[in-house]
Amino acid sequence: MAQFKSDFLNVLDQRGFIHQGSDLEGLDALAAKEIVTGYVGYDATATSIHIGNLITVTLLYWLQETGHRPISLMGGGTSMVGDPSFRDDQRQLLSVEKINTNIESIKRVYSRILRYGDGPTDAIMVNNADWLLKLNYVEFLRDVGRYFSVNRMLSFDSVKLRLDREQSLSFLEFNYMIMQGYDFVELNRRYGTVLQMGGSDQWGNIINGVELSHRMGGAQLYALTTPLLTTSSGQKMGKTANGAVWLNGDLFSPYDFWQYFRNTEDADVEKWLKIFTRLPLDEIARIAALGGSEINEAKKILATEITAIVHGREAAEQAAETARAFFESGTSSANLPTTTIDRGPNEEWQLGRTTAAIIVASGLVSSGSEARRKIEEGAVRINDRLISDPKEIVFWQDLYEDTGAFKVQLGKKKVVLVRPV
RNA sequence: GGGAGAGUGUCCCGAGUGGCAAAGGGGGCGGACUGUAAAUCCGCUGGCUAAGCCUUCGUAGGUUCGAGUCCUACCUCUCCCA
Repeated sequence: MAQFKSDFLNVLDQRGFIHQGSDLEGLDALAAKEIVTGYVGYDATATSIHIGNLITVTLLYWLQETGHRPISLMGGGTSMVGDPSFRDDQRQLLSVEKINTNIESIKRVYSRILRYGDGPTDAIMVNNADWLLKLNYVEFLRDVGRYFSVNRMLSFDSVKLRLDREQSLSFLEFNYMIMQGYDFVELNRRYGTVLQMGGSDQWGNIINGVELSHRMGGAQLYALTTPLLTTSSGQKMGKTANGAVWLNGDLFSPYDFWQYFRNTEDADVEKWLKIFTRLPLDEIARIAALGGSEINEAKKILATEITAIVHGREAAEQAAETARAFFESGTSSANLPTTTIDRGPNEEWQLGRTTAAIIVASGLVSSGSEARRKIEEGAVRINDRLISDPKEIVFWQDLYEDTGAFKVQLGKKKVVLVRPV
């Protein structure tokens, strides 16, 4: 692709952030001569954002880093409606209280990555509930609704899935794209925002804002989307057995987070290094070129760098060290994820608990049946001993002395310390 | 308001019209091979005090020795007509 004039687009281009953009040349020219204010909107549907969102937060990081002003928009208003894009079912309606708690919880991650403040390129955080909840229905329809064509809205890919499956698309949800379009216009009025960015699934929603501004006689706005994160084998990124890879440590521990990236497929290492880390491109090129098993070194760097960005350098180093101890030295560190097991008041629990009970307590399986199955499959080790009987009693006196806990392993990679209380 | 259809193992898709813990995929998990990779092969994928018992096919009733399957009502959705 041709070289851009602005640092901003050059960085994004070289690192593989650009999937689609409206009038990239115009945006480039603008970014080359003045400070551009750009934003990304985030749902408040959970208490944390996940890996899929991290790519756009990083986008905001680079926006700021190249001399512009990022806005992180909390969807306090739009989350009341629920984005139907590429979903085949209706979202559950969230209460106002829930949305607000979610926003409070989500905020923490951003301040680690972006620099907030009052300066010209300091990031600001806004909530679209501030204007969306005050709208007057008829007024809004007349001022904004008149510019939306239902015919055109129905033609968007984002709602096709729903329509093709003959699933209901409620009028409530149908309004989501109108609200998001209006957000863009409103942010332009309030903060001179001219750029909205997001994942490729947001293209339709973003373009709606660009066109709305145009039709309302407002400023020229720009859209930019990032590629959808998929692994080379075609799977959606960020999903594990337990759900999404959350950025908040209480939902997904730094150790597990580090492990998630340590297990990156070979083919994805360079792509992830460019997108998620801040390492210089020439260094990325060097470590990504490592062949064969040496690529594992690159994966460790990748895991540590991303974990440092999200959880802090110290937590990242600790996760790396914990993993090194477990995988390379075979020792168990007290920093491994830990759960507890009740010693219990019962007489029969005086001496210990069954292997099955301990595995369940580790959280590695969700039921006694699953624990039995895993034992039969030869997948379980307690204190480094292969377990074959789910009814066998493990005695309290067999605790590992250094950690004061049982070391429970499921498979080759998952390990949890279970501490009696 | 009238007519025609749909809702299956709480990850998804999807067979099943009286004997069903319910075919087959995908995904996920475990094992083998490796490098904590990919690909490939094999196994597992409702719960429990476990050769037994309990719960599950939109919801609630009913028929039957026995219901995902038949009947009734209701809910949700889709399409056509008004």
